[in-house]
Amino acid sequence: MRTRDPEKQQRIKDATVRLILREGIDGVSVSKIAREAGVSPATIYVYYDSKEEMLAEVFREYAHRPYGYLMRMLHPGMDAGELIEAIVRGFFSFSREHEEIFSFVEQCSRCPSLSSNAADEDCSCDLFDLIHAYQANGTLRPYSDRAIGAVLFAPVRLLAMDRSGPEEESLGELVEMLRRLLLF
Amino acid sequence: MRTRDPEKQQRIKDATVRLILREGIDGVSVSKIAREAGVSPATIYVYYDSKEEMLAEVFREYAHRPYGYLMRMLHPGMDAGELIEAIVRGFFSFSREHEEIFSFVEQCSRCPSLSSNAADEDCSCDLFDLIHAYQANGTLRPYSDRAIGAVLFAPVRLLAMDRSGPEEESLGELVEMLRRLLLF
Amino acid sequence: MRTRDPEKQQRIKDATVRLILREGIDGVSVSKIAREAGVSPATIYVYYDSKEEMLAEVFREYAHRPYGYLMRMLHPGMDAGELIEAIVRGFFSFSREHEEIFSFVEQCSRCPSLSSNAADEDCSCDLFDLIHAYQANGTLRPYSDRAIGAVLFAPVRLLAMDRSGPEEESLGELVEMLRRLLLF
Amino acid sequence: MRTRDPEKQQRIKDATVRLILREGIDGVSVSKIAREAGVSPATIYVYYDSKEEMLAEVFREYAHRPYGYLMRMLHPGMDAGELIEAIVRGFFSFSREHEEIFSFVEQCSRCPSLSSNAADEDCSCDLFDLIHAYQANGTLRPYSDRAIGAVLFAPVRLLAMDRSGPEEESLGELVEMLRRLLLF
DNA sequence: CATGAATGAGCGTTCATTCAT
DNA sequence: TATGAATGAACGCTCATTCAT
Repeated sequence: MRTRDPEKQQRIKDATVRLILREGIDGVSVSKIAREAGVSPATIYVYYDSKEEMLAEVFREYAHRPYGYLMRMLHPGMDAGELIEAIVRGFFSFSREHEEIFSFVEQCSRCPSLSSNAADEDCSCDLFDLIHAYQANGTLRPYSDRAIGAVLFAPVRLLAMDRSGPEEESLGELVEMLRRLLLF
Repeated sequence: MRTRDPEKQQRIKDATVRLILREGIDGVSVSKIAREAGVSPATIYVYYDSKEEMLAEVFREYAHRPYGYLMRMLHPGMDAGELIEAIVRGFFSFSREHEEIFSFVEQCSRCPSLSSNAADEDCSCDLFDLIHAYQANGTLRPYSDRAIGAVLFAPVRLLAMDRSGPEEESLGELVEMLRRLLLF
Repeated sequence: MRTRDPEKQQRIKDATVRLILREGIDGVSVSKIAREAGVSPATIYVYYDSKEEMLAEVFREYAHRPYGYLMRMLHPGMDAGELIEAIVRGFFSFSREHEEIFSFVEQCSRCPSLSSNAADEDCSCDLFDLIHAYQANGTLRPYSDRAIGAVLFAPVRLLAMDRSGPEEESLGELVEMLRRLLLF
Repeated sequence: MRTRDPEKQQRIKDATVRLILREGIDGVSVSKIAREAGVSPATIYVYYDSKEEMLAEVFREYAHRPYGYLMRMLHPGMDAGELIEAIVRGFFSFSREHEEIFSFVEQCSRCPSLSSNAADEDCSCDLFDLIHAYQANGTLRPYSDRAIGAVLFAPVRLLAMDRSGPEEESLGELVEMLRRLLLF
């Protein structure tokens, strides 16, 4: 008996994410994903019970990717201002370097059928541990996690989506704003 | 010759928006909309050329609703701090009072097939005229429209979507933050 | 009370015939015909009870057009050989000058739903009266009407449909053959 | 993995051809064909990419059937007169024995959407090789292929379609005519 | 495990026709 | 008479899923 082929499953995930960037969440179908992944539609059902479960699982896996990416850009020696800049710029560059994942997560997190969208926040706990440390040593203002998350991620996400206009300036401006807002 | 029934067209729009709240953009179909609106599927094609054109048209019409709603909550006598609070709280209460429209606009603006999402910003020009006035008289900091739009709307939008946790506190906190950020 | 507008009915017939040349009998629809004719779909039902009846009626009217065209090209002074040539060449040039009618009749006469295809022969009675006269005076061989009709019309119809290759030569050759076959 | 079932594909082809005899080219639909063939509409798309491609492919396959049938009725020892009789009577009896195929080919070859109607003639090349042989040994008049094809097939096709009247006599008469016309 | 075949249900759309004006 | 609105039914086709190999 052969065992599940992880490389094949990866191809399926990649195809899903790629396809949603190209055609939108309302344009994907199991057969299209299968074709894109180079497998048979039936194969997908070896790895997942249904299309919905599959999307949910892929979403669950990819939703926290931006945070993992972000964490790798941060290091303990940073001061609070550098932290903010790293988060904002890191999040933005993730959206450019991993366009398919960014678009996939954006679309799925608005989709009612993938209701477990709490995942979005779950995965950012490491990041918030870090933030709490800066708050504890008095270099970052003690706003709630929810509020900090909102101002730190939502605006840059909007900037990342709107591809018209000068990105660099806006990004710099946003960093300035968040510094003023969050630093003492 | 019968004449086109605006009330019927309105029922179609309402059904569309309601259905997208319930089933998501990937769960709507022309026949579902027709059933929800109490008309024949064919009738929809009396008013629109295709499903896609219809979604785009309804989107175009509803996308600026939040801003219209907002404008009605503002009045000239407000100081800059009141303005910010009114915008944040107004935007949030729109999302609660018009849940279907809010969800519809959120989902459509992420959907690649409805590409004319520039409309989103177009309609907020009146609001920015107002903001410019406050910037001119030196009570609002002179950040760019793009940056102000990002910090003013994106975070509250995120809060509106996440229905877990204490909304009132977060909202108040957000208002405080934006005051500190944007006022002199 | 206005009366039926013959000009409008004619536009409907023309549109039908034109459309069948362009899209084939399986590609016509009442609304397409209406659009082509510049009237409302409902108007067509003022003049005809159903699509099928309409096609049948238009077919009935156009089916004998080639023979009327032909009759106008013949005159009493012709000898039998000239008669044959006039018929063959006349039929062919009708197919070129009235391409839509020719195509319409060709397609309808093969269509089982327009069963009254006897009309095809009915209308050629004048022509056969003429042929009988030539047979009576011994310049045309006394074959049966059915056989003469078959060899006189079917081959040239085939030539008219096949638009590849040298038409003029084939036509001349066919005239020669039919002369040898039918003249004494 | 299940493998494609040729018997099932054959049932689809048969159903198509049978249905066109009954309802005409403008009366066939994918679901009717599927019902007639005893398969699901979706199954048809396992074997063909579209309805149009399917009709074209079935047409391509059946168009030369009459010629194959004919070829089997001819044998080298025949003299030219027997050849002509065999062709005429063979073609006619094909139209009676394979009514659906005959009707199908007749209707499809008039249909503009199935434009590759050159196939009709392509397949008769073996037959023309034979005819050339008789022309070479001086027992058949040296008319062009196109002209011979026209007088040999078109009239009998017309006779086959017109089911009123005495077929046997007309057929015999036609054989006599073509003998006189084509033999030396 | 992996597959292409097979399918009923549903898709977006157009049909022939009727209705109300 | 003439019309655009309205429609249930059907269109060609694709869907998510299961079956048989």
